[in-house]
Amino acid sequence: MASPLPSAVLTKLESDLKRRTANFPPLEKVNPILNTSDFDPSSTHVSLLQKCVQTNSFQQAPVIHAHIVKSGTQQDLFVMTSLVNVYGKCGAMEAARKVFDHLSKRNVVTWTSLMSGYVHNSHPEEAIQVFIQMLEHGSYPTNYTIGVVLTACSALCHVNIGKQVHGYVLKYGLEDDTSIGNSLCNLYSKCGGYLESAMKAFWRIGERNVISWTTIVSACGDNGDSAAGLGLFSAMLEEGIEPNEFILTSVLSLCCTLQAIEFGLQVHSLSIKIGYASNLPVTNSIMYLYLKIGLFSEARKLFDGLEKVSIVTWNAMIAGHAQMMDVAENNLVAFRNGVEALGMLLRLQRSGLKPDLFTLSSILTVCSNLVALEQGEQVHAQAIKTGFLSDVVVGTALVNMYNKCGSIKKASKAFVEMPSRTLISWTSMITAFAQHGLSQHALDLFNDMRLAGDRPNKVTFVGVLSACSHAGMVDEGLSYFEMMKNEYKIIPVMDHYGCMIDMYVRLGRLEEAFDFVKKMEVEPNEFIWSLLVAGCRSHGNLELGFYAAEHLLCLNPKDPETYTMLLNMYVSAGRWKDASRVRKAMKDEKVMKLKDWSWISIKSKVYSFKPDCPQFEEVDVLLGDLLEKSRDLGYEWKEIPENEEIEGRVHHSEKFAVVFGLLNTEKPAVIRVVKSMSMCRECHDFIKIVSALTKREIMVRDSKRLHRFSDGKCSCGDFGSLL
DNA sequence: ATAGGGTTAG
Repeated sequence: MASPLPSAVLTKLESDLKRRTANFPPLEKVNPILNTSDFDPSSTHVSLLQKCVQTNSFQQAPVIHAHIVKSGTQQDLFVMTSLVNVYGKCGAMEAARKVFDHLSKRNVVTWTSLMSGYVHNSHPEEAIQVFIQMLEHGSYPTNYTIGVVLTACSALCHVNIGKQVHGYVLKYGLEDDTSIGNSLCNLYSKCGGYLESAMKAFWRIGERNVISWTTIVSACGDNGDSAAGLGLFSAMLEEGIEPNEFILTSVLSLCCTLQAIEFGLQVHSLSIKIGYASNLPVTNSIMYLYLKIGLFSEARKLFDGLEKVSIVTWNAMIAGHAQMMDVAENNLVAFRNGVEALGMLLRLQRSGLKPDLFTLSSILTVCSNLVALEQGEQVHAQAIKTGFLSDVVVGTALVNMYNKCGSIKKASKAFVEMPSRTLISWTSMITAFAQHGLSQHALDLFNDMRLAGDRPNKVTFVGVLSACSHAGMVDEGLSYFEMMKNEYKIIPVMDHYGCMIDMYVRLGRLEEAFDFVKKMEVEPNEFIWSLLVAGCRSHGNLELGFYAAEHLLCLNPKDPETYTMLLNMYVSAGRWKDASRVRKAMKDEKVMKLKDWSWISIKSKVYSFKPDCPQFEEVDVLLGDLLEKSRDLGYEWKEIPENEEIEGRVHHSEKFAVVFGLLNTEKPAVIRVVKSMSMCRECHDFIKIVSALTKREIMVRDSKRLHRFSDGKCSCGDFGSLL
């Protein structure tokens, strides 16, 4: 996680802090725990001000301030400190600073209140400046002060500044203080990559409270060791510490990442036992967990049983449906979940709640998966209006949405306009360029990312390697593959191997592709074999092709697409014996029939084709016309009689959807179709020709990959896994 | 009068 401030500012802050904490007075002069028993609780002003914070009625603060001035108590230290605090809490930092600057007397609590105001208002660097000024002034911090400074350091994500304060803590032996320990633990967790330091700080705490445990448990989750977090939660229970809603939600979120069903169910029953059955945040988390592990009706039950819902409840439901789209077994199920999620957005808006940045980013994901450009553009407008566009996650979701909806220009514009970038936003844009065949753009951006000091992860390298494979850059591909392993210590996963094999296959270097498969350190999966099959078919190496296809079948003996593809391969090679063997196997294995289903989204409305269609007469006329013209250009459509029971040779639904798109949209809009199964070669050839005939860009996302057709060519380079 | 924790996202 990068700091929001320029590094020069941070370096200066670090050295100032170092200078001020270096020559500190001997321990006896420092009083870390301030005796506050001389506080005068009888002051009406202080208790009124306290009420302001408690009830969020911040408009009252200036009124009370005026009263303080009138009643002449404006030099009462307790009253004025309280005022600094209240102004800070309500976001009126100028007012807080003004009050502070006009005081003739200040104590450490006054200083701490001002600092805490700056932290609350996202100006951690100011908080640290005030801390330095306080030290220069000759005041000494208390454990509360150190806590605030450490929170400021966490917000800066600058571990070295935090370490200066940590040094101070060690010097005065304050590391066993609970609140300081909690803040230290939080610092190392938020700076990323310092889980061990966070653990050390945690175990040094004298008396760990439930906040200490929550901090370390979520630190585990934030730093990629969720399993350790579950272990620590159990340890806390053994120590007899009663969980509260905070740690329950933290642990449930770990269960989500780990897909720890058993543990999650236990946490659920524990929550009920200790009285959190109707606690909203806990219920939201449990509901989200149920959605993530696919226990749909359980989640629904919880949702329906809620008397009051919050925006988080809706967000969890929407996000749950959005991620169901990713794991759905086919595009049809995904589509239904997406429509459901869009319906939920409507219901949440009708209930009077306002979508927040979580809602917007989830909905953008839904739009990406539905390839619903117009809906996505509406969300874009909403993000501009509400100011949520400045959020990195919303920005990244927007880049992904435009990319998946076929607009690389708008995706790249959204990326350029982002105020800050993360590993994920870089990766999204690199992947987008790669998917659109703009390999050099992708590689240049990867270079920019490294220059910006952001560390690529394995997903980034999938983008980089696929850019190389699309452009046939074997040498570059190999060197990035080595860079990933040696320089970044990333162990290649199936997707990386897939890119490398795709690279050889596209160039027709089948032997090398097979060699690479043999050298892989993991067992090749269906994805790898289907790449080999596609390559062999394209380059006419039938023997290797059948070998790979039979392998594919072994791995997934129930997959109707594999059977259909293999059958088509044997039929077109005239190997009737093999064809009937496959047909028999399909019957014996009771292989399901392929469901051919396409849809297209035009102006926020979704039309479906299976393969009958709306506006049939007009579509039929145009389709007939296009078929005739494409026959002249060499397109061959072989119809096989129905009784052959082959699903591969009919007019598939995407033909109708594409023609419907041609009739109902204008150039230069991209025609975007989603399809429930893989495209077959015939339809693939046909749409290539249509893109040339009509000079339109056509996108089809099938069950395996994205095809972008323009000028008679497809982005998959005909190496998509086709039936 | 000042502190420390959580849910939903890419």
